Amino acid sequence: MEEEDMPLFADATTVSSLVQQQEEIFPEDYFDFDDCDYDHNRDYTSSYVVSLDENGFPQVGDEDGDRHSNVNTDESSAMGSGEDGNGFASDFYRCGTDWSCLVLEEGKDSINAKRNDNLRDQLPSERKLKQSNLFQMWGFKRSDAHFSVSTSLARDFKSNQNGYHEDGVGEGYIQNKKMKTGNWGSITRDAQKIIVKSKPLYMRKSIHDDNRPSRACPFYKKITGTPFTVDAFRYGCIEGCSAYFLTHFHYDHYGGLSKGWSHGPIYCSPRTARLVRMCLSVNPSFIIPLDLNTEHVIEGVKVTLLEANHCPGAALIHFHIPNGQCYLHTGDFRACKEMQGFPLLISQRVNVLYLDTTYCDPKYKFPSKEDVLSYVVKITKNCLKKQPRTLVVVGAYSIGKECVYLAISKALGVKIFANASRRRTLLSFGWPELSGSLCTNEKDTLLHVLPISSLKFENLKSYLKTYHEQYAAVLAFRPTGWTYRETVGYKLDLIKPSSKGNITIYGVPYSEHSSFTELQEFVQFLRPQKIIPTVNISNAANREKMQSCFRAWLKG
DNA sequence: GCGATCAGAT
DNA sequence: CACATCTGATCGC
Repeated sequence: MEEEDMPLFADATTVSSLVQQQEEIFPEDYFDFDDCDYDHNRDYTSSYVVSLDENGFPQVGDEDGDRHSNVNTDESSAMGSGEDGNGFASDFYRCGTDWSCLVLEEGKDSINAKRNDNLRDQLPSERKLKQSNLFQMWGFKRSDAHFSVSTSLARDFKSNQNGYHEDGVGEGYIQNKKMKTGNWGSITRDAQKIIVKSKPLYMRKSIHDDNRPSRACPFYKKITGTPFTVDAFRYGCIEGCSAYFLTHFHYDHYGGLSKGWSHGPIYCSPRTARLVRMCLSVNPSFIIPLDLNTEHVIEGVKVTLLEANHCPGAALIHFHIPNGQCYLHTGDFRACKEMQGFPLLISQRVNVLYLDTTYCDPKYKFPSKEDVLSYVVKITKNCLKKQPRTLVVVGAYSIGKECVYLAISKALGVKIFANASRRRTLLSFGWPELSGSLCTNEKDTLLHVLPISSLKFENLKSYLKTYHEQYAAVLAFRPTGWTYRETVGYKLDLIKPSSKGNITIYGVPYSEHSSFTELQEFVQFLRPQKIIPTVNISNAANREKMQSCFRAWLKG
């Protein structure tokens, strides 16, 4: 009924003017590997830094990468507002001042240069770097009311005055009751509760920081030179954004999507599209599935989704914009050898790489998925030999880690039990091997999938109790890169499970993000001109560390 | 009562 | 730290 009234696309005037601006402006940001003239001792910030905070640039507390709900505000508060040059915004300015690599130049990139001869000829030979409009370009809003009053901005500003949106549309978290409780696997919970009183509303930070917009879309979620954003649903209507891309169906990426979504079309893989419709009840007319490995032209930009080797439906997004530039957004991914065979990544150089840097630290050199899977199978078999009456539990979030329980299922020839809600999700993948291995009755198999958060001794003890006639012990796996310990390294046999009575829990370094080594290989294969990290960026020291990694990888 | 939207916890 | 949520509180409708 309301479907017809809903605007599918953002205001066309805004979009075209923004695109035009972006064609004229080349922003500064991260280190340009082709122009190694960055001087660490020079103060690049002096001309801008004074106004940064006053202008509502994202502070550490606001601009949180993809997954930092707990934020470190020390940086800004202890060091004073921005004059130290340590805030996100000043770092943004400081880390390399030249985006000129985005202008096509003679001999700079032979592959792209050849392809783009025609386009390049149309470009003016000299481009002025305009900085005055950067605020607008990246979507940073001023906190005073001086900026122009388009409807959406006015609304954002109004609602941000007190940190809450007054129209209540479009910015919701996905936390309705149905999704929340036992959706993907339930476990009997003890009645014990620790009651923590929340601060009264009037004491909350967002209210006191009333002169600062609390949620502007951070620059690294915007694809420069396009009206596109990636995984940016928690910011309401983003000015100048007419296409919202979703890399995969994990909460920290789709957060903000709900059935009231009306800010623009959502582009994603067919699997992700199905989940967005099924689980979030987003109006289907906003959801546009794009087949993988297929070129789609969206607002003049060639867009191709590639397998990301993360969770089912996860995609890398490749953008080829009309001036010949190529950008790759990895979303969350685990880099692997097969990616070096993707024709799109071979045929053209990627100019800007938006990179999942979750484990971009030399300490994360964890084993391959395959090694972890054989290890899990080995442990399971040993355990069952010693105690045949063992219930095997694999922890998982919403989606992802399917291969862990599938490997056990295959090796032992047993079915997989997951509760109805998780089953529905898993069946939606259209993955025959997985679908065929599921069972509906929990008594029919010794292999169960539970929410990873429920893998605690107390929980598992009571879970085992409900099956006491069948089982005498529990063997549980929590498969996450986060369990990785340097002392273990590649030697999985050094893993020490934690045990309590007849409950044994193994933390296994099964990661769906790239290890440090895999990141390095991927970056060295791509040789991008610029890298914009998208994870672990709320801390200046971290950012600096990562950039120096990139520099080292791309030397020579 | 329910959805939206925070803060805080794991 | 935070892999990706999960939980509880409050407010508006």
